[in-house]
Amino acid sequence: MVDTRMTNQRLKIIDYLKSVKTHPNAKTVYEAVRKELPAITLATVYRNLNLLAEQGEILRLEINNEYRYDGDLCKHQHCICKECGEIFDVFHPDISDYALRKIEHDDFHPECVNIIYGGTCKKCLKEKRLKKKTR
Amino acid sequence: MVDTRMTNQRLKIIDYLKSVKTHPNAKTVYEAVRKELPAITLATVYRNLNLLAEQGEILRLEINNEYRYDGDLCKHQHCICKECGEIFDVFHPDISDYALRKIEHDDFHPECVNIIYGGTCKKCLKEKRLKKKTR
DNA sequence: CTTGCTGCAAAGGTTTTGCATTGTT
DNA sequence: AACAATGCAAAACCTTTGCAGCAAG
Repeated sequence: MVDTRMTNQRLKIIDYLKSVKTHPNAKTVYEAVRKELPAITLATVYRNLNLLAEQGEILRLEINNEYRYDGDLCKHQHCICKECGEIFDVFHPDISDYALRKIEHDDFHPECVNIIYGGTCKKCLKEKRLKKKTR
Repeated sequence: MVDTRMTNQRLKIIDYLKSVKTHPNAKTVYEAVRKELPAITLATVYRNLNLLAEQGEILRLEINNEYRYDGDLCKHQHCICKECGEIFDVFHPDISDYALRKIEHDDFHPECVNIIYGGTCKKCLKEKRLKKKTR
């Protein structure tokens, strides 16, 4: 691996991502870290997020046409509500294991699986039912 | 469902997506359809792709920070090479079935699963091996 | 002291939107 | 005749990049 240095900016970005259970985009990470490091820029946040994702220290998801970052490296899956865009974690390591085991062939060498469910969350389901009644 | 009309533009976009086995982005769809409909605009292509994806006539993937479209509705998975960015199809309906069966609970109502593998393709694996030897 | 990292500013690329006009139904 | 859809142009966003100065090792 190439030589990297630990800067205050990088440290705070990691700390933040490991401390939250959400899946923030770069802007949100920026706003959060800026509270402690007012001089940090969005560009620096992006550069660090890319680097950390490449090194496997964090996960980078692609949701709603933007990158979302996840500090949780435990094998898990994501649910995305098609109504409100919210992201939820699901922990079923066996699903990822099953998926990985199934595609062992020589045309492609898989390293990881990203499993993303599309559907409707509890809150939006309730709202949908309400709308039906009032119609 | 809301009232929609079948236009020449929409028809050609659907035809194109159903005829290819690749996963083009909007620009590529635009370039292809433009050969038959020279006056069509990128905006129209985007509007139609969004509408078709919402109606479930096509799939919309998020890969390499852009939307990719897939006219194949058969249950399948995607492999993305981290080296060259190429996308490959894999057909293992049982993986999607397994994944969907596993998360039946009331907090989230899943409609579909997107399973995306990250790894290295055959071609890039060969190139990697060559690089190692010449080092 | 070397060179990786940052801040700043600008650019690049994808996707969306407002509006007058056209074309489906 | 309604109104969904289009073309055109502009805007909105997210993300990357060049460069000079700073700082980690």
